[in-house]
Amino acid sequence: MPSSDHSAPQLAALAGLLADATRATFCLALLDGRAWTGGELARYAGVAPSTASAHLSQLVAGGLLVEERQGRHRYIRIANPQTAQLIEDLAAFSGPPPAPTGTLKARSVGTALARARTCYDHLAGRLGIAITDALTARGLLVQDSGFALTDDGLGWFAAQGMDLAASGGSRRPVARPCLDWTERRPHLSGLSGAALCRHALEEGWCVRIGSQRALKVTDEGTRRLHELLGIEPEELELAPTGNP
Amino acid sequence: MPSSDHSAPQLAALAGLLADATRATFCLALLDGRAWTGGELARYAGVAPSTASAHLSQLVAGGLLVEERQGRHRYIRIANPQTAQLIEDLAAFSGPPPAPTGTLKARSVGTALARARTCYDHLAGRLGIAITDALTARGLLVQDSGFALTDDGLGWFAAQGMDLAASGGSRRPVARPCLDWTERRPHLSGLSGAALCRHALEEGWCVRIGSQRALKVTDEGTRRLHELLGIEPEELELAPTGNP
DNA sequence: GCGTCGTTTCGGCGCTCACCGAAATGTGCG
DNA sequence: CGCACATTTCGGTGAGCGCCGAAACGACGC
Repeated sequence: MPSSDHSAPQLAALAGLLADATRATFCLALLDGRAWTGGELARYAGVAPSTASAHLSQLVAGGLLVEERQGRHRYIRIANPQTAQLIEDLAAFSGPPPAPTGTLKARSVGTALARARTCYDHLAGRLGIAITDALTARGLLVQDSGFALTDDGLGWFAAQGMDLAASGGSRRPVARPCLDWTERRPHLSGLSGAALCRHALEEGWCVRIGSQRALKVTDEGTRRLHELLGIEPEELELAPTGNP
Repeated sequence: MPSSDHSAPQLAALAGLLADATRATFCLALLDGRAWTGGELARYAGVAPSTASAHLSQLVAGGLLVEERQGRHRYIRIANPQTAQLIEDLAAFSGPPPAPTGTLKARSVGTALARARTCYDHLAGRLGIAITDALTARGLLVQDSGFALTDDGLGWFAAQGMDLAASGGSRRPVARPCLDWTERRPHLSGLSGAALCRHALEEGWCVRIGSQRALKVTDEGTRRLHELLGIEPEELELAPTGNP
């Protein structure tokens, strides 16, 4: 074995993680930024739970994904935005060549997703972060090792007409942090997050656009968010990134 | 098998091409932009020629590499700059994390390579293109389906003291186009290209820097290139790209 | 405590695939 | 033509790996 390149085995190992249709399916599904459970991914890919478990262990060990155990669930996410970018690059490279209108459309869909979207059953994107910040600033939500609603917070939800107890028993925590994909900061998940998302859609604060998970904040929504939580319209814009 | 993602198999197939240490070694070696022969790659990776042949067929079929048959040789190159970029991205991702000085150094090495370098045994990069253009403009070289020196061209080489016949018999064409990696345009290869490169180094027009294939055009070289071929110093700069 | 459910471990099956050596093909040169 | 050399084809071998089902594990909720 002559000089060669000592980094080839590492490259091969990384590529090997994505070189299986099932693992690739997992990674593509996880590109939505959500945290999936092992079982969900298994069903989605159409393989046995045991098979999925082994694959996920590989992907986690390889650093592409990270896991978060919670009770009997194993929540799986893509490790970080760089990894997501890499997977997207590879997927784009292997997919249809240029896709004339597709690229343009995908870009605008991307920014729409970054503004506001659903994540599972709660709100994410700039909107999700803004709400989480506002709740925290008003003393309705405390961010410790986890998230927790204060008494004032419980009162606020009740005042809006959201009954957190009616949302399916006690099988789920009331407030939970969920790492936001585009913002890289945790937003409100859990029962209260789901209730708030449902409420927002029912009250017309935002509407779904397209068949995607993307949302659009309505004028009414902008006004109500300002009234109820002091959220300024500017907070719903995508300022930080320098993209046109 | 539920909805899933129909593009997963394609992604897996692409990743699978790089998921083997030998194929990864090939691709990393080819990142230098040169065209290697199958045998060279086989020796470099330390595998049997037959094994290498099969791997190369896969990579070509997969679109990562392209081949150019020439006599009994099979010249292999990376298909296009986008592919090279992808491989580099993956390699960087799998390699050591940030590499404090490494990244910086690699960047400057990269620009040096883009300015002037050897490609096999001839000149490439901005320098190679400038020379090829100048020879063509002066009627010394014609670019048809291939490259060919004119009578004037043969005379010019002789006048510079380069004996093209003395460079190893007739086993190689006098002038041949070679696709330049950084410029994406063909530059002069073949016997005359090799002779010119040797001449340039002997006369001190350029010197090797580092252990790489990178070259630096000396002040003397800049002057002589202007005298002999009318090449302006600006032509040796990297203008087109907008990188800082 | 006991059933339910998500997950993991274990054993085993079958297929793919990287590898080699030997022989075949094809090209260039004397 | 015949030798030399680069490459390819063709078996054949061995290892690795994806898959499943059954059983074990552990958390949850009644």
